[in-house]
Amino acid sequence: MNERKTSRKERIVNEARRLFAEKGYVDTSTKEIAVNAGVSEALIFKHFSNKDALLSHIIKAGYRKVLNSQRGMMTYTDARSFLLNMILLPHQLVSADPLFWKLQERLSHHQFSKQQHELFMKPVRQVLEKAFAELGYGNPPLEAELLLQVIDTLWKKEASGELPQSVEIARLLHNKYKLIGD
Amino acid sequence: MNERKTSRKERIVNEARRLFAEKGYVDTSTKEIAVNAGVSEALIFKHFSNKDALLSHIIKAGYRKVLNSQRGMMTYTDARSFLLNMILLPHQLVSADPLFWKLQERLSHHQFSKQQHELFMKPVRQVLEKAFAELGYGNPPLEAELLLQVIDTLWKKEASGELPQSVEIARLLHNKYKLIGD
Amino acid sequence: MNERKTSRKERIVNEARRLFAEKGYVDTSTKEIAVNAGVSEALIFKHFSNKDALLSHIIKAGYRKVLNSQRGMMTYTDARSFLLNMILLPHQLVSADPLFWKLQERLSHHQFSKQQHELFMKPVRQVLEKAFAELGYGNPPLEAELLLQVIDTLWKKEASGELPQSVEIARLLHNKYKLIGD
Amino acid sequence: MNERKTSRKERIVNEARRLFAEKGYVDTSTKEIAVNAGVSEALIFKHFSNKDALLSHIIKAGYRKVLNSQRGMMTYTDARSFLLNMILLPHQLVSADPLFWKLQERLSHHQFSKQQHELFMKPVRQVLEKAFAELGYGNPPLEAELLLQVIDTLWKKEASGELPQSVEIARLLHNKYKLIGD
DNA sequence: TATGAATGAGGTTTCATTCAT
DNA sequence: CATGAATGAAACCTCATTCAT
Repeated sequence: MNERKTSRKERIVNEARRLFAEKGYVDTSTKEIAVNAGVSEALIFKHFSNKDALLSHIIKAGYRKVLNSQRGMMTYTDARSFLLNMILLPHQLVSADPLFWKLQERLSHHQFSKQQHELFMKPVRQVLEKAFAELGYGNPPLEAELLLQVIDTLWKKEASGELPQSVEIARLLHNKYKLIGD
Repeated sequence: MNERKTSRKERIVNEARRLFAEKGYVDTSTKEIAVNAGVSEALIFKHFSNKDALLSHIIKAGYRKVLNSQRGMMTYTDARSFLLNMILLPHQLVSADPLFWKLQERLSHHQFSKQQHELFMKPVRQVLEKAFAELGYGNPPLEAELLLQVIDTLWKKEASGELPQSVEIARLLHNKYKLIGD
Repeated sequence: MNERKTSRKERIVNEARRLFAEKGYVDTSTKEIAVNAGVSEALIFKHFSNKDALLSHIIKAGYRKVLNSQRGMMTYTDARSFLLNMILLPHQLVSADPLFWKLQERLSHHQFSKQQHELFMKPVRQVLEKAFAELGYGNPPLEAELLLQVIDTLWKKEASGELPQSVEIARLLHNKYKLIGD
Repeated sequence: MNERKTSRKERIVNEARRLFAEKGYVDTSTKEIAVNAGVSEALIFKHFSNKDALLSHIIKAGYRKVLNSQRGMMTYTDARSFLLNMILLPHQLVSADPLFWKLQERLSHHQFSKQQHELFMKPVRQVLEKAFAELGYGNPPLEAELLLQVIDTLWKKEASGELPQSVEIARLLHNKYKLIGD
């Protein structure tokens, strides 16, 4: 069984992920990744044609994993519970893979990262609008936009460790949206 | 009168501001700044000991200007109008100096920038808590935190040009906080 | 019968020949050869100790083939017909194996290539001198040298595709040497 | 008087010229040039945007110098003396700047080098054709082509030091073309 | 025979910064 | 105040070659 051994490629990816997340993409040299992964610098370029390709791989892999694990959350059963899910989403995501979301937060200006995130988020907006409409809100698109902004802030702050009260905030939010009997 | 002539130092600062904001700090070389400012690269280092010192100067100057122009907004008259002011703050700030806030948005991981921003924002949190308390909200600190997060998102998105509906969002927000009509 | 199947080694040699000829030795990487030959890069080094050894093999094989097929041309019957043969030689050679001579042309500074070519050409010079002597030319060694230079140019230019008039040139040459009609 | 001091830029160019000519462009590293010129590697890139730009500069400068010094030779007075001049040209050129022509000889596959050489040689062909026509040769264009080939060989061989008899060859040639009373 | 995984050495280029003038 | 000339350090990347399987 080769379960225990992390392949060199995996080690490269893991260290790159960590370093990119902690120090940023530009401030992490390929040399540094290599040393931390305990491999030669050249090996990085055998596995990934570019430093950029390595980053892209990490991003893609991250969203793939997220999509697999979040299928339940993203499905619509009824308006209230969908809103609730969306409010809980940031905490869920970041808990499941803190490093990845820390990385995402740092990549706010990276073309490919933004694009992948939008792809991931696009379906949410539409369903949010529908949910707000069903619940009789006056301006569903604008309500959706606002909530999306809030969600966006929440995962970013939580990922960067600057929001310890994230759970309380979520509770406050679903009070505001009257998502529970109260 | 030296009103007409921008000094070389000013030109350096202006171009650096612009380039840092548009392409990012690391992706802007001192050479590039010099060329755009029409001065020699060496002159940058006569005026600022470091590339980093140049950035710090820009940040400091930016907040100094902001503080001067926003004194009115930040003062507390009554709870409702303070909340209103805070909701309008992002749009106000970004309108007054779009480039600076775009720069700030890019610098979310720069030590000094964060620190200056916190300094600028610290008083707001306290007054917000007081306001929410006066208005009888259940958990004033948490309400303050949430609103601060929203404000934070708003100026960032607006500064990066990704939130055309900022005014509508603000209106929606002050409806939610019943700042009008009630 | 193993006629139909080109062995992996042959494929390596063939692709190397082609690539070296078309892009030059230094500008062709072993990786490139391997990919084009559809084999692993490592296999190249199982068959040839060096990239340089691979080149040497190609050169040696090339001259071996040339020697076999040109035996007729190089034999001396009489002075006139030998001169004629030499004048026709460049076109003959290049027609028989264009790629190889293109490669040779590119290798004008490669030690081993030069040496092999000289080995191949050395006998010619002596016979040429003899022929010019027989024909009563004033300075046979110099005449031989001049004709060798011309021959050298002709195959190089023809191999690199820069001399479409090669046949006419040959005709002109044997007129000059009065190899016909006179 | 700053006549005695070769500027660092000149030293870079000179060493590059020498090394490119002696070992070839690809086989000369910028580090090597820097060390030989006694400057930092970075300085090369302050003066020339590329390694390739450095080469181009050398080529351009070389032809500029050649053109200036060869104006006399290239002018047409009468057919015979023009032919004579052309036959002497290789020796003339190489004597005046051996290193440059050695370099040119090595660059036979370099795009820009070839182009510059063609530019330099283009006028010659036309005049050669005219000269051969005047002298009553049967096929002037072909005669011109042949002589150009010979000229091409001569400077290449002479530049690479492989043709000690160049002067004798030239004499032989102008006998053949009956450029002298005999 | 054949390969995938791995690497050391080296290549070109960029950058912030210094210094003599 | 202002610059042109210069550099050390480091960045990303390529290449021929080795080795265990």
